[in-house]
Amino acid sequence: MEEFWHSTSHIMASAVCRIFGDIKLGIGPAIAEGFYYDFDCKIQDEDLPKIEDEMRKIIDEDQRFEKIVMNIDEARKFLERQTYKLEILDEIDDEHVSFYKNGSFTDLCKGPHIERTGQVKAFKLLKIAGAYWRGDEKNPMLTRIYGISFESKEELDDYLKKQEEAKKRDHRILGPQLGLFEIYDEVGGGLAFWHPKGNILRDEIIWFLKKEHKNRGYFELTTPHIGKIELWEQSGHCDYYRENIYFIEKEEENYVLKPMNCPGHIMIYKSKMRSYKDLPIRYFELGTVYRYERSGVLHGLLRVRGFTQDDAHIFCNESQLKNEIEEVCRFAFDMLSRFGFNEYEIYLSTKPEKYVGEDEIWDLATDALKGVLEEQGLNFSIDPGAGVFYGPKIDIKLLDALNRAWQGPTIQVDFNLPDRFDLSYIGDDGRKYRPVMIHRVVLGSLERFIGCLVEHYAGKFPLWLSPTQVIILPITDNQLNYAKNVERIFISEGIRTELDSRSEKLQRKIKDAQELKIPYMIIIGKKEEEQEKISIRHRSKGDIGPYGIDDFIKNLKDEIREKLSI
RNA sequence: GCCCACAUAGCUCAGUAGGUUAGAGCGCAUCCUUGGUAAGGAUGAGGUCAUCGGUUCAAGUCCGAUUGUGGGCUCCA
Repeated sequence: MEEFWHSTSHIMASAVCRIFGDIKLGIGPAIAEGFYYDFDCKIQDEDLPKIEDEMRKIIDEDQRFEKIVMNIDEARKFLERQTYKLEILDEIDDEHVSFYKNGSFTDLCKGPHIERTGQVKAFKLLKIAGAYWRGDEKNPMLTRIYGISFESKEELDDYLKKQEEAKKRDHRILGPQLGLFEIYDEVGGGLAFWHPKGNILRDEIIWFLKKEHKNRGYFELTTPHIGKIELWEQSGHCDYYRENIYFIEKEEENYVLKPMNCPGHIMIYKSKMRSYKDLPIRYFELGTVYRYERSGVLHGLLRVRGFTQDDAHIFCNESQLKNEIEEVCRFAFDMLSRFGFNEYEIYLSTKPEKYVGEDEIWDLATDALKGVLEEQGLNFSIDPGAGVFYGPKIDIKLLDALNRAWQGPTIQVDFNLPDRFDLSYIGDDGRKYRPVMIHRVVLGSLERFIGCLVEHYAGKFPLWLSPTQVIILPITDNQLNYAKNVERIFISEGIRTELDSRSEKLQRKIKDAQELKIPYMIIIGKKEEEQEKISIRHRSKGDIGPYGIDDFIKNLKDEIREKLSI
């Protein structure tokens, strides 16, 4: 598809040039889904239909894509007024470069292309956006037009329909609809309020996390949300992370709202002498942190300003490092699969421009992480320069409904904070040694994770996570007493149960329960009451017939215990 | 923060080309209905049209600023 999409971007660029004249061009590549082209020209939404019309003409003209080869000097002359193209040309280390020509439009391009413009049978320009030249905010902003194209109209319709479907899974719509959470402008962007049902979901996840951490030898901590600025100066955050920190001043004392949990855990580590026999020490905290994020980047629960991390810090010695990383990796992948996530992207992030510590130490840590990924046979990409200022890391990114990647689990090696805080343990020879730290989260932030989870399940959570697990739907008011009895039994068995006692028809109650994506509906009519049974309807399987109350409760408990996704 | 777009009832949206008391559906309240697997009916409450300023005899509608939201870009320990 790449060739096809890239060719469509040339068609779009030629249409834009026909309409707006001799404008400067940026780049116009194919992307994962579709293509874009950047123009140094003010183009607005209302221009898109005009451009589409012009593209249609070019397609109807069925122009041939011709390859033209020029030597560098000819190319430079040809691109005289295309300053952005000249920049690209300067980086090409070859005597000849290729151009592609369709109609009167000729563009520096290594190709390849499809044969003729007429092959593009269906296309749509999707959105218009600003994009800095070369992705650098110091450069001018160009106008980027995104589009998609196919060889048939059916494929295009299919694509557009899928996008529409995906939007219905958007956690920002489903979240408030299902009573999970809300973000109030009046309070501030990026600050989530958990409503009762969302809090149940959150609580289930927290309970599960705590149990899993205890099983793996972690000690749980709780640390304050604010602390003196000096702590953050010592950690280096004030230097390397300043623009994201919220500062608080009171009676001439300077405090910060904690943007990270690590210094807190370090305080506890430092509180007494540690022996090599104590290591590794694993401290875990559901730590709520606040970070200022630029207004344009906030996105529902997926990018917020206040969030709770399932954060842990492991203090160990260098010989334990590899094993600890392995354990953490296993832990993270295990947790993801327990929540039904099987598709994610893995990155190894290396040394950034701003960093602390020695180069050899960075190499050592990077190699340790890489070694674990390779030994576990995981597919990963290197993300150069994306490490934290204190160390390299493994990032695992989860995908949302529109396939955008969001960082979830991350494992970071840190040889630097132990230095800054002068951490030590006593070795078997009685001498002092410096421990190594691993920072890691296995779900990431609860907010982001739940945002992804909502989209992943499209709101249809497995039973164990469903805020309401069963809803009782009496067919007439005459069954209300029996329904209330059934409700009492379910609640006393620890099943999250609701009763729809409205004087509505059954169909209506089913529709509403279905929209709330409640896993099981218990239907009670005259028949059920007489036989002391209940009839069950599952949100996806439909009517699954009558059950004895005890039998059904046993089934529910099994399904909850197994954490099944049905 | 930058580019583009958007902002009307709790929610989803109509509002013609500026012209009296701004509409609908859902939801909510009250009443009627007691119906067997995805919407039963009636009545009613609810809006200083995001905010501020301007143009005009007249602004939800036109212009500007601000705030917020959306999609991108940049950023993201």
